[in-house]
Amino acid sequence: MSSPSKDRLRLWLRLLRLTRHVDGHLRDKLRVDFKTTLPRFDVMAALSRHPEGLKMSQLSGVLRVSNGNVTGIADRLADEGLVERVPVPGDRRAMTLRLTPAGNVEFARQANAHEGWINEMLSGISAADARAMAAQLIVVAQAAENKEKINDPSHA
Amino acid sequence: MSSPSKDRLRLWLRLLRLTRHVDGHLRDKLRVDFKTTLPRFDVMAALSRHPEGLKMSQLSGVLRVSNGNVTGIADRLADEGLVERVPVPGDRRAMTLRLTPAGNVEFARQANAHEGWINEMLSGISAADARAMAAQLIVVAQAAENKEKINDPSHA
DNA sequence: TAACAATATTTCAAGTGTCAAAAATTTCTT
DNA sequence: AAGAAATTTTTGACACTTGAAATATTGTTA
Repeated sequence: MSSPSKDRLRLWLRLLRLTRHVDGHLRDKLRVDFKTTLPRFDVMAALSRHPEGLKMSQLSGVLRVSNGNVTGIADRLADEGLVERVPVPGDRRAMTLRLTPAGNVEFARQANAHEGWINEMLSGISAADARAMAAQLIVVAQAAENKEKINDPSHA
Repeated sequence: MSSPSKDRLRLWLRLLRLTRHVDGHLRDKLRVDFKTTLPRFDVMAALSRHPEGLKMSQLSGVLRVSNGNVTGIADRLADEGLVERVPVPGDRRAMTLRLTPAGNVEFARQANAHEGWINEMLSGISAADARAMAAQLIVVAQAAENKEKINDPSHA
């Protein structure tokens, strides 16, 4: 009793189970070791990759979360002095969000620990397998994302 | 510049990207097509696999979410007549949650659509590859989960 | 230039999620 | 049997998340 559809469903459930497990562990570690959360870490990681800062809309685009979501997280990070809002010269609507020096220091600590946690949890995969699997996932993800554009009437 | 640790980190980021993509698409479809949410679907799916019902604590254990979380979701599903709380004979503290007949009918519709969505999004993977990848993920997940028990003092 | 559309962000309401503490009940111990 | 400890669930406070509505600004166009 098996079909391509069932096989893919089972793969999805496996995938979900693993990512939820790792995700949950990361949340725990971030909370206990750094008194922060995964969404906050994600925001800081995105800003860390863009030292010049990102506009709020760019940030929500990169993280693939809603606009309003980022507002609240940025508020709380700003309260703690880890990020700052900088006005955009030519456009008084927009704000650029970027890490403060303190934010940079703090994120470096967190990112280092983060890589260690992942390495430990995924130690069941060899480096070669990890590379192979990642390569395969790129193909899968592209297929999944293209699937949508085909059904997206905004391109008609 | 590559290391086993970086390879695994990259794999994790790929994994996360794909699951978030699929996850988001499922949420959209559930919302638009069925006016429901993924957590509600998850609860109903768990109950569907246990027709005799599950105690609240068992349910949160299966779903790996907190106790208090399930309370709220169960409340809303019960309001709509999709699940019902049944007292446990020997224990007046506990409640068994189970699908109502209406809930069963509704979940069957949703589960059918759900399998179709997954099949479509993961169509970039052949059935054979899906089976192979799922098998590999089982190993990875077990390694990840065992890793914790080793560090868990509750087994000392 | 006045009206209208588009863009950038915030605010709002509702649902989801966590943890910690409270409430109710059961079980263990003495 | 009384009291303490353990179990089961709910409640409360806070954070995250979304989609939609509200604000403010910029761009377009008649």
